[in-house]
Amino acid sequence: MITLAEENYLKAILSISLNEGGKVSTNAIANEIGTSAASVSDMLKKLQEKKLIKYKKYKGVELSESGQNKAINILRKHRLWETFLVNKLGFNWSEVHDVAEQLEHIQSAELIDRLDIFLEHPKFDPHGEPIPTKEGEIPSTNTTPLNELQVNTKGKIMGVSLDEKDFLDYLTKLNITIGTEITLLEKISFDKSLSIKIANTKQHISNDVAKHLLIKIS
Amino acid sequence: MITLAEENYLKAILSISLNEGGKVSTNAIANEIGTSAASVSDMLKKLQEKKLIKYKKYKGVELSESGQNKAINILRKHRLWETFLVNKLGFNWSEVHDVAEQLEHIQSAELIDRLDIFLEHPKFDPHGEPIPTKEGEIPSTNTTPLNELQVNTKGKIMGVSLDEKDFLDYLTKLNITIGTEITLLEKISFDKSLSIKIANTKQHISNDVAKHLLIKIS
DNA sequence: TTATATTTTTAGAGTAGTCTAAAAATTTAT
DNA sequence: ATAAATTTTTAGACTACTCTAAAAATATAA
Repeated sequence: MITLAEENYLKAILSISLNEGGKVSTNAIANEIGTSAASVSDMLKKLQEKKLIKYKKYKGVELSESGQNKAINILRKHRLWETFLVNKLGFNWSEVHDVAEQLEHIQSAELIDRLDIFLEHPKFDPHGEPIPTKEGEIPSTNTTPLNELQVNTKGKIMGVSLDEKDFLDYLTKLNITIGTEITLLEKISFDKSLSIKIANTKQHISNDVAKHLLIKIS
Repeated sequence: MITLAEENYLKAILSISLNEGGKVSTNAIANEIGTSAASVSDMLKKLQEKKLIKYKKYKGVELSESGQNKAINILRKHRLWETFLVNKLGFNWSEVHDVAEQLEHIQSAELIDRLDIFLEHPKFDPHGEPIPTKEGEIPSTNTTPLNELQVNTKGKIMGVSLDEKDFLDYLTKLNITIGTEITLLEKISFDKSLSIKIANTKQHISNDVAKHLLIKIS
C-alpha cells in the first residue's frame, strides 16, 4: 500500500518533470513539497525500495513506469474532483485547489470511474488543464504560454498552468477567464511585461502572469 | 488541528455511546476500532489533553462538548457522503461504507455545506439513518428494532442500524429494503429467531438480523 | 472476604515521517 | 586545476501512532 506522503512525492516529481523535463533534483522536490532536502533524500530511498522511482544518489530522480502510472492517476483524480467542485457544487475556480488536494488521495477506482461518468467524461478541468484518461494518457492541448507569443498575435485563453488562489483571483479581476479573446499588443523588453487587449480594453500584465496563461492562436 | 486517528477515536466513542449510553470502556473502543486496549489507553490521554473527552483512569470515558460536536460532524459528513454516493453516483447501499469512511475526514466546512445543498438537505442516509444537522441535532426516528416488536405487529422498515456489506447484501437477497412492509408472525423462544411476512411471503430470520432492522409500526 | 478473573494502564520498543546540523559529493568560477 | 559555492546525503533526534508483555486496579465468585 502507498502512503499519503508517498503519493505527494510522486505527484511532485511528476509535476516538476512535466514542467521541466529530464531528471528531477532533490532540491526541486523539497521546494515543491515545502520540506527539507534531507527529508526528500530519506523519502527517495523508500520510493526506490518500492520501485516507484529510478534514483541514483546525487544524480537526480525520475518516475518508474509504475510510479508514473500512480502519479498520473492522482493528477486525474485531482482534476476530476476540481471539475466536480466547480461544475456541480458551484465553487469558484480559485477555491477548489486545497479541497482537491485532499480528495485526490481517496482510494477507490470505482469511485473515480463513477465520478467520471457523472461529470460526463470531461476532457479539461475548470482551469483548462487536461484530465488524464483512465489509461494514463494526458491529452495535449496545443496551446502556447502568452509570453511566448509574437506581438500582434490574436488568440483565445484555453487554460492556466498555475492553480493558486491569489493568481486566479487576480485573473478574475482582470476579466480574464477561460474562453477570453486576447491580443498581444506589445512586449516591454526591460521587464518582459506585456500590453494586451481584452474586450477592447488595453491592459498591462507582468511576465510572471503571462507565462501561466495558455493561448490558442486564432 | 485534529488528526485522522483522533477523529476515528471520537467517532468510535460516539458510536458506542449512541448504542449503549453511559460511560464507554477502553475495551469497547479497542474492539470498535480494531486495535489493542494499550493503544486506546495511550490515545485517551491525548484526547483528554486536548479536552475532547472526559476521562478518569479505570473509570471509562465520555465525550466533552467540543468532542461531541466534532464526532457528530464526522457522522454528518459520513452520512452525507453515503447519500451522495448512492443518489448521485449510483452505488449500491452495501458498497458505500468504506469510501465514506475516507471521505468523512476531508476538512472543509464549505464543501459539506455545498454538498448538503446539492443533495437538497437530505434528512436520512441510504440506510435510513438520520443525518445530523449542521447545528449537531440528530433527528430522532421513532422506530423500534424488529426483535422488540410484539407478535402480529405490522410495520414498515425505515432503516438499518448496521452498515456492513454482508448484512446489506443479505437483506437485498431477502427482498428487504427501506420502505418494505413487514409483519412479525412468530418469535421462537429457543434461539430468538423470527418468522416474518414480506410481500405475502413467509420468511425466517435470526435475532442478529432482526435487531438491526428499524421498524415504524403502522 | 479473600482468591480469581477481567480490565486497564504502564513500560519499552518499532515504524513512518519530519527536523537541524554536519559531512560528502558535485558544480561553478577563477 | 584548484578553490569556493552549492547540492545532496548521512547522523541523530523528535512526534504520532502502533505493538506486546507485564504490572496495577477493578470486578466477580466461592
